[in-house]
Order: sequence, then structure tokens, then C-alpha cells
Amino acid sequence: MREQILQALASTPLLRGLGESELERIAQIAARRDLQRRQTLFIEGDRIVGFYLVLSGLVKIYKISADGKEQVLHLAEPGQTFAEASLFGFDGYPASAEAVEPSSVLLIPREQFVALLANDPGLCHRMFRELSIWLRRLSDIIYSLAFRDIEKRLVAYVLKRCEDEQGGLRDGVEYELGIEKALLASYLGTVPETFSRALKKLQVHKLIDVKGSRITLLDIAGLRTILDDE
Amino acid sequence: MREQILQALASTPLLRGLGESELERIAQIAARRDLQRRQTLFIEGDRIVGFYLVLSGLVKIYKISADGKEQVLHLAEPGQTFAEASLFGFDGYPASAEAVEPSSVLLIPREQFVALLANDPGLCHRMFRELSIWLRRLSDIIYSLAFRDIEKRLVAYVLKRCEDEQGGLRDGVEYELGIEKALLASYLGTVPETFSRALKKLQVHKLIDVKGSRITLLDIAGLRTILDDE
DNA sequence: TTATCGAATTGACATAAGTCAAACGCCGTT
DNA sequence: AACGGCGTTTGACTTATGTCAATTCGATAA
Repeated sequence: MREQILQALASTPLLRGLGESELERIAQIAARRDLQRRQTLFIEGDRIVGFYLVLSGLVKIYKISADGKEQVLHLAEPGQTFAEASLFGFDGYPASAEAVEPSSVLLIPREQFVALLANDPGLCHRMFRELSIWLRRLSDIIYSLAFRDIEKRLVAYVLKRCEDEQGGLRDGVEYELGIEKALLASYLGTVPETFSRALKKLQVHKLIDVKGSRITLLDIAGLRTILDDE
Repeated sequence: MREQILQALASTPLLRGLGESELERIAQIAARRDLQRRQTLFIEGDRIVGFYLVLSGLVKIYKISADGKEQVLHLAEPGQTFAEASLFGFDGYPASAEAVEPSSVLLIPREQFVALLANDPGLCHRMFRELSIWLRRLSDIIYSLAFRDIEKRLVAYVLKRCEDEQGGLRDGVEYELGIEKALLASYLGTVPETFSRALKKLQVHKLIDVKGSRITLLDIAGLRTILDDE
């Protein structure tokens, strides 16, 4: 149990490099929290208590408007941290977080962690790295929202995920979405209906094949041309 | 001259707090660069050489797509830094920068600055602050793109700028855009035509009055209701 | 097997916003 | 005063995407 937590801490990029004693100390103060599917961890504006490490499951980081429209910023997988970026903001969390499936997370309290940061240049450096990754994520989202229509966003997403998961790409590879289509729709900045139509269109053009949540890439070159003019 | 630079360095939030000697050292290695209107400072993907401090003028940080569509991320004013966020990325700059008007900027080279960072927890902390501000900026843009139509974006922009510049807000205050309308359009994520129509609509509804680049806020309560349902 | 509930899809429709082209207004120069 | 150029506005049109409602699909439990 304690072992598991230490293990998890030691293997996250941000904390890798910390000494035994520091890890122990974090393990001491970290609080584990189990979440049911759909359970909210925090909402935008909540007082910042610390940042989180995903132990298992999947956590959705998202913005939501008063009339309920939702934009997913990131889906945090096991091993990833989130809300590190908030540690230095004044106000509350700048987005909300909710478990997409039964998940457990580790809360690393703000105060203690910031204190650690003050004496460890290496940790600072890794922290900068993490923040950079977030900046990259957000600016990619902006790029997508500003320049791409839904079809392009979908193609870009699928190609990227496939590449990341299976080294290369060749016609015929299969890819399992792994998340509800409605969630992916929100991640792509649209609604399920539009998402569904975009999928259909690619299918009709024989670029992909869809069976439930399994996508088969039939014509990668063809998919790439959709992204060409950017 | 050298005095001016020291002065500028000392008064930027990120560097405030550095000792005389460090400031001197930065002043030594910093390179001043004068830009004409429309002159590009760097484009997305360029090798990262350091970050910049605006001495005078106005610098546009933006993303651009292959077919020329543009999305402004930030307009950096004198005293502000930009591209600090890139210091820890691997690839090149994640956006482009160009002078909107004749400007001069100071380049603070990467290597030396990062070295400084390693030994100065206070500087690290201020750096985190700066990065947080960027994260906030980007997530605000995402919020805008994802949830607001152009009219709302415009209203939100005008109200915010007015508040920031003149403490409070009351009917009748005037506000000078200060930038070309086409630039503001791009900042709001649209084209000049649509922007123009949005302005017109507010005018027709007697919420604002427009004379060239001067806006008079006629009915602030009315403007606020436009933003209400969020 | 059937019943049930949520997810996904499809259709019909409304609309915000982009495009293209033309006209306008403003300002500095000759 | 007339000119030229650039930024802005306006009009006519197209289109992507959201909305609402109805239907279908699929997994799970009875």
C-alpha cells in the first residue's frame, strides 16, 4: 500500500530524481482519494489545496460554461499529474476535474510541496518542464479551435494517438478509442451529433472503418491530405 | 542607455528582486533589438535563443496556419516579457512574434538565464508566476473560443480593458482601442468583417457609441447582460 | 429471451460566421 | 485640391456546426 504509493511517486516524471527521504516525506503527506465514475474532484474556482497524481483510472480536466457547454482540456492518465500549474496562481483552480471512470488519485498538498521546491533546483527544473507541457497542450487546443474544422480535429487526433501508441503507422492498423464518443467530442470541441457525422464522413470516403469504438485506418495517406493545407 | 536597460530590467516583475550584480550581468548579456512596424521577431518553430522584454512599442504573439489564418495569443506591452515559457520546451518557439508598431525589445539569452535560475529560488518562484499568467491567458482564450460568440468576446474584451485602465466603470466612459481593428479582430478570433458587424450591432442597440477607434460605453448594465448566461 | 437504460446515430432545421467583392472614408503626399 | 493607399465597412452569398427530436444500437439485468 505505502509501497505502491512510493512506487507511483517515484515513477512520475515530475518527482523522479527526488531522494528516498523526500519521497517518503511526500508519501507521508499525500492523501489518496478514490473516485467513482462521474465523481467531481474539484471545480473551477475551488480553493487550491495541491496538485494531483493519477494512480489509476482516467481524470478529465475541463472548462464548463454556465449553460453547461464543456471543453475538455486534458485527459489525465495513470502516472500523470495535473493542477501542478495552479500551485502558483492566486485564485482558485482554473478548470474543473472529474473522474471519467472509477479512479484513484493522490493529492500532494500545496504548502509542503512548494517548500520542497524552494530547496531543489532539479525539482524546479522538472516543474518548469511540466508547466511547459501544459502550455503546449493549451496552445495546441487553441490551434485546433482557431484553425481546424471538426473533421480535421478528428483526423489529427486519431493519427496522433495511433502514432503515440503504436510506433509507426501503416494502413490497416486498428485503434480503440478507449473513451466514450461523447467525451471525445467534447475534447474536440464539439457535440456528439457533429462528431458522429464527422466519423461517418471519413467512413463513407473509405478513409477509416468504424465498428463501435474500434477504428481501422484504411488510408493513412488520404487522412493526411485532409490535414494538408495547414 | 545602459542605465535605461538596467532600469527596464529592474522594473519587470520577473526580474524584480534580483541583486545589482545579477542585473548588471543580465544587462551585459542582453541584446537590444529595434523593430519596425510589421517586422517579425521570430516565427513558430525557430530555435529558442532566449526570451524577450518589451522596452517600447507593442509586440504581437500569435499562431498562424499554413493558409494564413491568424490567432493572436497576446499583445505584449512595454515592461512585459514573452517567450519565457519557451525556455524549457525542447522544440522551437511555440508561436510567432511580430512588432505591431515600431518597437524595441531586449533579448535575454537562454543559457545564461537558465543558469541564473538554478541558484535563485526567488527567481524560480517569480518564473512560476509568469508561467501561471501565461497558462491563465491561454485558458481564457480557450474559454472564449469554445463558449462565446463574437459579440460576447467583444463585450468581454471592452469591459475588461476599460476596467483595467480606469479603475471603475460607469456609463459614458470613453475607451480608445489603441490598436487596429483588424488586429483586435484576430485577437478575438475572427475576421475584420465579422468584427465590424459585431461593433455595429452593439451600436444599433445603443449599448456603445463608436467614432473611429473611440468607443463610448453607453449602457454598461446592458453590456453585462450579454455576458450573463455564462 | 426480453426489457431497459444510456449511448450513438440520423434527419430536419436554424444560424453564426466566413468569403468575396465592392464601396467608403481617412490620411499623408504630391 | 486631387490622388493613392490602406483600413474599414457593407452587401450578398455559402457553409459549417449547433439544436431538437426521433430512432437505433448495445450492453446489462431480470
